[in-house]
Amino acid sequence: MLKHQTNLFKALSDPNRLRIIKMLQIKPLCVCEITDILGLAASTVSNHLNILKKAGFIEDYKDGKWINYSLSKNINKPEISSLMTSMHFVLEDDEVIKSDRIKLGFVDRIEICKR
Amino acid sequence: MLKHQTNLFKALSDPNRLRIIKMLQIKPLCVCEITDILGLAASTVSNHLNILKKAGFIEDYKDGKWINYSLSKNINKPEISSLMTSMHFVLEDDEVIKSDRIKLGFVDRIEICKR
DNA sequence: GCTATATTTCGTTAAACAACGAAATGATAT
DNA sequence: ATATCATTTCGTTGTTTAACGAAATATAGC
Repeated sequence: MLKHQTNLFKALSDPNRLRIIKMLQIKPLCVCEITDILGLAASTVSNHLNILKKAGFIEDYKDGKWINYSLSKNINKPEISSLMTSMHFVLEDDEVIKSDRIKLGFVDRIEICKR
Repeated sequence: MLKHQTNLFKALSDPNRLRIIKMLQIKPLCVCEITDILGLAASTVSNHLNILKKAGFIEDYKDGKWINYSLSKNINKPEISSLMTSMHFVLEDDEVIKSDRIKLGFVDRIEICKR
C-alpha cells in the first residue's frame, strides 16, 4: 500500500507526464496528438500514458480508430481528486505548458497520421 | 520552472520521504529520532530531509544540540499547501505509517543518542 | 578552549527509470 | 477478408536515484 501510494506521486514526478496532464485539463487527446506536441517517440508516450493510467489519473476510450485519453473522474478516490485539484495550482504560468496548450488549438489528428 | 515543479512531486515520490511527512504531521522531530524510526543510515535520512526542505515541504529550527524538523507553514505557496492538504488523504490507513506513528509516542532523543 | 556527539558531505555501488527504434499487435474502414 | 495505420511491447542504452560507511563539520555544554 505504501508502495502503491508512492506510485501516485511517482506518476506525477516526470516533466513530460505533467505536460500530458496539463494538456488533458483542456481537452481529451489521442496518443498521436500528444506524441506530436511532446516531440517524443510514440513508444515513450505510450509508456507515460500507461503510468498515469495505472495510477488512476487518466482513462481512455475509443473514438473510431483512435484511443482518446482524458482526465479520469475518480469521484470515489479522495487522494486522486485531491491531487487533481492540486494540479490546477501548478504550472499555470509555465512557458512550456502555455505553449503546449496553444498548440492544442491547431493539432489535427488526421493530418498528424498522414505524415 | 517545469523542472522545479517536477521536483515538488519527485520529493514526494519516495516511500521513506512519505513516511517522514506522515510522522511530521503528528509532531516535529529531530534527525536522530527520524533515523531511529526509519532504520536508515543517518546520512541517508539527512539527504531525504534536504530534498523535502528544498522542495518547501518542511523546515528546520534549532533546539539545544538538536535540529528539529517540522512541516513548513508556506501560507503563501498555494501548490505547497494544496499538496500538503492532499497528504492528509493519503496513507492514513497504511500499516507502516500507523506503526511509525505509534513508535513516535516512545522515541526519546536522549536515549537514542546514547547508543 | 575542549570534548562529545548530532548532523552533513563525499565517493561508491546497485537498482530504477526515461528514452529510443524496431517489431508485434489490433482494430477500422474499405 | 484485408490493407492500413494507430498503438503497444520488447530489448537496449545512458542517466538518475537511493543507500551506505567513513570522514568532515559544527555546536552545545562543561
